[in-house]
Amino acid sequence: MCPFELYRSLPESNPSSHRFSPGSLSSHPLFSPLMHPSSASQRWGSFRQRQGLFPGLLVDDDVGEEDVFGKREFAVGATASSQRCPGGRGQGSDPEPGDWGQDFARVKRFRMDSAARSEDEMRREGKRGRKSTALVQNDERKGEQGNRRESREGRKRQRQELKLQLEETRGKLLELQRKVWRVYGGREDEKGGEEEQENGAINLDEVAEMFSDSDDPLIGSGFSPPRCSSKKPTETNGSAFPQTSVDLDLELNGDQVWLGCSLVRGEWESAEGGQKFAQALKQELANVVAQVIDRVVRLYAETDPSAVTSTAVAQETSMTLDLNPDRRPRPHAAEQVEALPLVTKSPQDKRASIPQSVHKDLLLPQANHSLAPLPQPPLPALLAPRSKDHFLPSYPPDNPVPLPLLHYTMQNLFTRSLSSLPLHKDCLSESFMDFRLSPCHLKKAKLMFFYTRYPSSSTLKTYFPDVKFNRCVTSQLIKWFSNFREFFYIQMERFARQAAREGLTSARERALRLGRDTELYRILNMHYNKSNDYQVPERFVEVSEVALREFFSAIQSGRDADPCWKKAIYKIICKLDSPVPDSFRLPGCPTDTYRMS
DNA sequence: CAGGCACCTG
DNA sequence: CAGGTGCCTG
Repeated sequence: MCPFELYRSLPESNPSSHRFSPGSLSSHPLFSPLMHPSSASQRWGSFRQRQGLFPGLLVDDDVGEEDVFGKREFAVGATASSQRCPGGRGQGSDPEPGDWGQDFARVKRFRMDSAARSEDEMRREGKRGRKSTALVQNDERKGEQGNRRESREGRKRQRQELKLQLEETRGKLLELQRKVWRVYGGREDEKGGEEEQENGAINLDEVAEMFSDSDDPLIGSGFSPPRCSSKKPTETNGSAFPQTSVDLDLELNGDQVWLGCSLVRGEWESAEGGQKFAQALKQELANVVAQVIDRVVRLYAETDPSAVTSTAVAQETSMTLDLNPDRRPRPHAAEQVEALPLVTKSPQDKRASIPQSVHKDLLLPQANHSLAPLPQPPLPALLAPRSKDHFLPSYPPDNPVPLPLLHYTMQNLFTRSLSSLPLHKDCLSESFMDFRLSPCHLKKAKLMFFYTRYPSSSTLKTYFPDVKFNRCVTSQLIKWFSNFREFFYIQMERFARQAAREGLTSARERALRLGRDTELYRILNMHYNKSNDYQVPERFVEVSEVALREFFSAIQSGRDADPCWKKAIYKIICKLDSPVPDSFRLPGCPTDTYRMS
């Protein structure tokens, strides 16, 4: 079972449903006038031209403002009236037909105010009294050419200001597009452009057309907005943000992005709008991703109705640890020289926000050795291809999406897919995981072997207070000591037979002594005290020598012919266990006071 | 060092 | 029957 399948199957998170499709363009009132293949480009071009934001394109300076901002305003507003937001968010379910017209009205107001300022100047010159703008225009039409020239010059100044504003706004827009580009990781869609269209993604050509109205006099004037690349994504140069073009095949839930961010139409054309744009984009991305994660988590919880096991919380803690960048990485190799103390996690570490049912039966891949070695790429690597393909984007470092949560979820999904294997649930618990990844406990167990060869389970529990014991952990620890004994007895038998081969009594006696300068001692020390940072207790040397001599005696007397000849020796050795120092009762690796001093 | 198995013991 | 142990194997 591929956990990622969920991202395809979830009805509400269906990536295609988040794409802009021609049929759903009306859901995206801000983008839609920019992207509608049949009308948006023309209307956008008309809009740009008529609203006066690009005054340099007004071929005829004498075009009446009433004509530009009055009569046509309604027409444009009526056009925009088809761009409704079905979700009923933000501006309401049925936005005013004149929403787009507000932008015209704003600009118109600005220009009217400017005209009024010109009027004030004229009034100061005593040329006329208090008059409305309409009267000013009316007077202009009456042929007062001097005033008209001033008015024209005033409008020129306004146009210059607007030009500057436009330049500034364009720069900010470009910056915003860069941000969008980065948010989407400079996505090079794995799918071809054709499939993009099939899925309802924005046709880049349409976007290009939108900005590149062939009959748009802006083109070539140096005032055209950033042009969208008409190239297919595969033709773009990797993730590099194009200098003046941008792919807008965003897979956003447009309703929420554009209607839930209190961004008024047309407002993005201002600097403040740009800031809002960026903020809204971040916020909505976070929300949408969080929703998808919640759905996936919920779906998993529903599909697995069994009760939450007691190990769930423990696993949760384990996962959280893995994902917390503030914590030291967990070594994978037991050969790590310096063991890391692994202390039982406090309840505060646990993330209560995650449904517990998700965490049961989870299995870290490395915990099951019967599995074929599964690659465990970094989680971003796991996410990246998916995010390119579907809904989840690649997250920049400053993305507000809580990455640990996401990683956590993905890790859960990933590991859960392995949990169908018949393993005891104890062995899936966090304590078992922690115990097996902890070289510290192994080291401690080996050092304990210097004192006790046959520790009881209760003894182990006493000396591993930082281990959450269950059946699996206990048997694991017991198994360790079984392996320690095995190695110990093998060496004893080996050196006993070697001594038995000695012809000379003196040499034999020498071989049966286990001084700290002997080969046998070196081997034992190397095995149980590899880092040699612990003083081998004298008692262990004595016990080892007893075992060596017992083996030698049995071999020498021929008792080794008995298949069970070792059992007698085991019986002797098991009685030679000595108390483990109290320092072993502390969590972590014991410190050697002898060597410390 | 771990897994699996058989065997023993309480 | 569960737990512990040893042996074999990888």
